[in-house]
Amino acid sequence: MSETPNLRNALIQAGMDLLAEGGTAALTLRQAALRAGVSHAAPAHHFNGLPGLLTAIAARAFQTFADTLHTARDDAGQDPRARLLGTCQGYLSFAVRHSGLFQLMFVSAEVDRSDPALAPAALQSYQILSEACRPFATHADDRLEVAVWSLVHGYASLGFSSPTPPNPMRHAPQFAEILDELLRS
Amino acid sequence: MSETPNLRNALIQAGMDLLAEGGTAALTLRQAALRAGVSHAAPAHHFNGLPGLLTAIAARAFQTFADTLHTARDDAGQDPRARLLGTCQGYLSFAVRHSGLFQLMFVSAEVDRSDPALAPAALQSYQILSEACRPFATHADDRLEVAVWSLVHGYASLGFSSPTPPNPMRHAPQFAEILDELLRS
DNA sequence: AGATCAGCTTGACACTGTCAAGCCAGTGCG
DNA sequence: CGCACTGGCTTGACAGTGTCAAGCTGATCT
Repeated sequence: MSETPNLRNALIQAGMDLLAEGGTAALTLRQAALRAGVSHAAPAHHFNGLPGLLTAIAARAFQTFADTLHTARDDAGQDPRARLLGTCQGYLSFAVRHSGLFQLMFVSAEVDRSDPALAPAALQSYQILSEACRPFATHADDRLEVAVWSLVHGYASLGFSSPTPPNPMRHAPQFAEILDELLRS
Repeated sequence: MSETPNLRNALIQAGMDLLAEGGTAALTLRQAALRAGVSHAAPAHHFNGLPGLLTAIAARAFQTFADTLHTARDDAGQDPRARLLGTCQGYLSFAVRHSGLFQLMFVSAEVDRSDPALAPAALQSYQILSEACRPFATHADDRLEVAVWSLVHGYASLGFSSPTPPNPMRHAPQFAEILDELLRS
């Protein structure tokens, strides 16, 4: 939009802070504008309404998500199984530490999924996980990476929002054994 | 609250209709009251505000969810693997056909997870899935049922909200192969 | 120098959830 | 029988939200 969109970044940061502090309900256009020190209608000049701000925040969140996966994988060493497990634990760590962003990225209906800024970072995250799965693929199709992706995503989703008593996140290190259950092939 | 809480049921039904028609954003206390033919403040006498209505809807949704799993399992025949696959496909079917309820049940932060009406139906759903997993358990702990639960939940969640291009729901019957990948043990 | 225009402000509107007060029928008590 | 009472609902108000229209302002360009 402008050449030095300083306010745009400030609004995104304010929105992320609000989300981290008070959850989805606290993330509002007017509060973000207030934190950025501008009037309540200023965000309209940088985003397409509230969905636009949420989409921009989701896009940035996907970037830090990809970074989290990347470093978690590299910190796990060279063993393929350790790298895959490390990637998954980075996935889980992000979901726990940034649950508001996680929900925004994968669930919120107010995010414009067709925004062209969203796909690249999301695809990058997926590719990191996909590459970590490759050494274990036994079929030509991508069934294993979809399985791992579904497994870790479901485990993350149920971990901090499950209303049922047997919350898998209670005994968290169980995930390594669950992943083993899948990789035994 | 009252002896014949007719309005309470009417409000829950109106809320479910609104959710199915217009998504989470359309589910509002005033609209539900309007559909039920009462004034905008009437719901306050039957629910503890908007979170109360959402919680009541989630509780009812868990019941129909358990019914869906139950019939899907029984329709799948006697073979243990077919029964487990049938249960999972009931899980996926519910998530696709009632995505608004699915999100309310597992994600929404406005639902009061400590409500005593929520746990029974949720536990019932989990037990149906758990029993279908039992013939395949190879360890004393519950790692397999947590694995299956995470797998199907993640697959369902990513299937209709995934912003990444390789949407697993695009080639939907793949789930049977993914489940096989897990059960090979 | 004067016109242009992006970026922001101000003000208004409809809509939301929530609270306080009042109405009103049915119930139980004196 | 009469009367106070109470649960269920209405009415009205309030703060907060997103969004739009109009206007201001300062920098840039011709």
